[in-house]
Amino acid sequence: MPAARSNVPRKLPRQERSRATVDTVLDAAAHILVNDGYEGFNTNRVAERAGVSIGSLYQYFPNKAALLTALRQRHAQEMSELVGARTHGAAQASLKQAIEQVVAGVIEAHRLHPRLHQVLEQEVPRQTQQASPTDWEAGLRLQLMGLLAQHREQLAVIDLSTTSLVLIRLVDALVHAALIPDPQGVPAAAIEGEISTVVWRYLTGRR
Amino acid sequence: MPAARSNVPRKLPRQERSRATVDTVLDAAAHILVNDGYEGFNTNRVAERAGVSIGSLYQYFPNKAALLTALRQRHAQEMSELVGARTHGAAQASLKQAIEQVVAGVIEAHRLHPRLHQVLEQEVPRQTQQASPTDWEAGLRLQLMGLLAQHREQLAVIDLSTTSLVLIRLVDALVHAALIPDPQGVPAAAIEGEISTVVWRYLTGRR
Amino acid sequence: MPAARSNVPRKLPRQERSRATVDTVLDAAAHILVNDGYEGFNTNRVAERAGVSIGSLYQYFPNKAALLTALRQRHAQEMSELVGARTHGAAQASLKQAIEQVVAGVIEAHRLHPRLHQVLEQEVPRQTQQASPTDWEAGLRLQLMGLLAQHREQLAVIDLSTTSLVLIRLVDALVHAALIPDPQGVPAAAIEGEISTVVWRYLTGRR
Amino acid sequence: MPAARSNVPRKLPRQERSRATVDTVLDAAAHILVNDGYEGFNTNRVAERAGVSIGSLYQYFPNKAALLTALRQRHAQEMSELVGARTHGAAQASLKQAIEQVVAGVIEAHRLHPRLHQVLEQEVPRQTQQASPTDWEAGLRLQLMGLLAQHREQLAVIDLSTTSLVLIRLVDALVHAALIPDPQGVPAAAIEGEISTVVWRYLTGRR
DNA sequence: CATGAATGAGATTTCATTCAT
DNA sequence: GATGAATGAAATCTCATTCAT
Repeated sequence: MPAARSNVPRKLPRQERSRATVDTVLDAAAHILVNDGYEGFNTNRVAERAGVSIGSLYQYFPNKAALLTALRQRHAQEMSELVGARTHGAAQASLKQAIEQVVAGVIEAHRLHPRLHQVLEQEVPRQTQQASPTDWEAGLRLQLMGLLAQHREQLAVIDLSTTSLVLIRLVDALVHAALIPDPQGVPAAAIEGEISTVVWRYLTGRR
Repeated sequence: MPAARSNVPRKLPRQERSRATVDTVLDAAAHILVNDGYEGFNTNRVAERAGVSIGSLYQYFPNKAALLTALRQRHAQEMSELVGARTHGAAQASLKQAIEQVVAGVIEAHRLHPRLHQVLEQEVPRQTQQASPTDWEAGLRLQLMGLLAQHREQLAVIDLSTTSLVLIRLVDALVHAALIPDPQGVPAAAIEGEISTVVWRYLTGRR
Repeated sequence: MPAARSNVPRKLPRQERSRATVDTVLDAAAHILVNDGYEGFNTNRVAERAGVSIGSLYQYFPNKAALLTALRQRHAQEMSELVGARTHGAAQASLKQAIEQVVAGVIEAHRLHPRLHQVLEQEVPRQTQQASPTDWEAGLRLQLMGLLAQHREQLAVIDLSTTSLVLIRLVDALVHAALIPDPQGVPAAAIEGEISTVVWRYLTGRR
Repeated sequence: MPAARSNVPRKLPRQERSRATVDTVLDAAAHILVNDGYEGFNTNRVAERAGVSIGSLYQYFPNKAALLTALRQRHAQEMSELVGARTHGAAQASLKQAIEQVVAGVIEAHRLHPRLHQVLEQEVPRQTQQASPTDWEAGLRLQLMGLLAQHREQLAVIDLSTTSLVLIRLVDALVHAALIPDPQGVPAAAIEGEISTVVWRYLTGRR
């Protein structure tokens, strides 16, 4: 009788009590991912850490994947909101300032829960092959295209769609590189400082 | 029951036969990762596909992680060799040509076993936190620093150590982006074409 | 929080409302058994489908078995009543006619809710070993003995008690055989048509 | 990675040892069904009773259903062989004798493992809706048609295909009725004695 | 009485690894 | 060395039932 395995949360919490349970469970899940990585993550431990019975966990998340999906969504939401807030003024700024604001925003967003972000991004297997549209970057990419269009005349690039994709992947990769200690000892700050430079030069072809 | 008579030499050179078994097992492991992803990967299946008993597999690889590590190493080796071969002449070339050669080499290396690369990179959990020194990029980074030093006077960057790290991460991220179909439809070729541009502009601050 | 004002009479006749709830729950239970079989049957789903809280369900049925027993009783009652109605005139008829009426009645009773009957009979585990006295056949068997006694002189059988049991089991088995598609393709109608013949010949020893 | 759920035994036992394991497990399964019914049946208990680890059980039976299917097959095989042996001479006998031999054979077959038979038949849910072709009756039905054809001229029935189905269901139902204690006290022997009579009269229309 | 959140024993199944042959 | 039968800890998930609100 199992309906097709789905990731939708099973039950919308109606009472106050149950909304609290959902959050508690998500917090526990995050805590375990952060401390033990995905290898230490299982539904029993999550429930135990949340101080909730395993049955309660399954009341709200029909399976393990749904729990992870919900956690990803909550995290993506947080990051998006922060980036959104930081880049609010970018529309009025010069291109250079806009770049610096956006890059700073993305860096700051990654500093919210760096380890959780890393685990979700690198260890937790994605259920579907391609990234889901709810990923935190989806919205950013649109914003970015708008921003680029505003400064069209300064740009040395041709297709804004390609450019925005390149920028997103590039900035994300470099921010992540800054999160991981480099075996050769390059400090995180050095990498972060370079990001705006890379972006500016790519976009304008100038120093 | 008398031991079955066989025509094959009773004692093949020991290391020869071992090497053959190891390769067979690694091939089977790769095949399963490529076709079923990490979720379909387990030691029993690998042994079965390799036509080897599970006991034999454990003769050569003390545990599952060792098997995956060996596979990663072999794959990194292959990629390194190809990049090395393609960038052999880069030392004599102009900076622009050198960039184009290296980028083309990296792209080509990723085309060797794209799906295996993707699975090893994104699905298979790493045992240690930081990237291991055997990763395919380690050698490339050294090469890169040498190459940059040769064209020092044309560069608009300051610290070559930082720069080489940034370049490695940046190129790798963009090559990977080209491997994954973009939801907004930007074609792989467009991304690949942009990589050299990004690198050139970042390094020189010129168009 | 003030109790919500409602227009419905605060106190419906207690038994009325109870009866309605009980029926709603039984309907839901039947619906689930019919559509998903016993494997899809659980108390939570029944309550949900009935639009009743799980707590309320347990007000009326102390456990799962009680729910199934009640459903069986209701179903048996329905079948019995229909058979009773159809065989009302059998007492005045000839033996041959009586047989035909009873057999037709039993067939018709099985056509009321064939799938529910099948599931209750074949999938739902019985709590006790022997058939319960509430089964629909209990009454029929008594009726039958009376009927046979009326035509005693035509009968080629010895013990009416044995005969009535044999007849009940026999007719039931053949009616059920007609409900299940035959792998060799014998149509249901052919089987049904044969039932009266079997009974008549058994009882009388004549064609 | 799960291949479509199937009931085929997972692995053909090659070594002596493993064939023994399979049998031990089936014996344990039968024992539990006989003593505790299907409600007491679970794979852990079966493995425990068999003195085998749960892992070993799953080496040979990919899931619970496969275990039950194998048990059913083994049981059907046993019954078929016994009926076959007992009805071997039926071909040479008169119709009356043949009927008595077959009926006696069927009764005897049910006496092999009556409780196991009952549980398999009534409690264990079937995975598919219709009876599987491996059921013990499939072969018997063919035999029966042959037998009937031999005595065609004595028969008062029309279509042998229908007749054989009716007979199988009828005999089976009555044999089962004899297995279950009757609440009204009709003894098993009385029922068994009546079976041949029912069959003879149905087939010939004579006493 | 009704609600529905919470419980948790228990069932199925997997798979890395061992070790007797 | 090679084999493959056996192991069993551990993970996911279900569902009958309880009880605080």
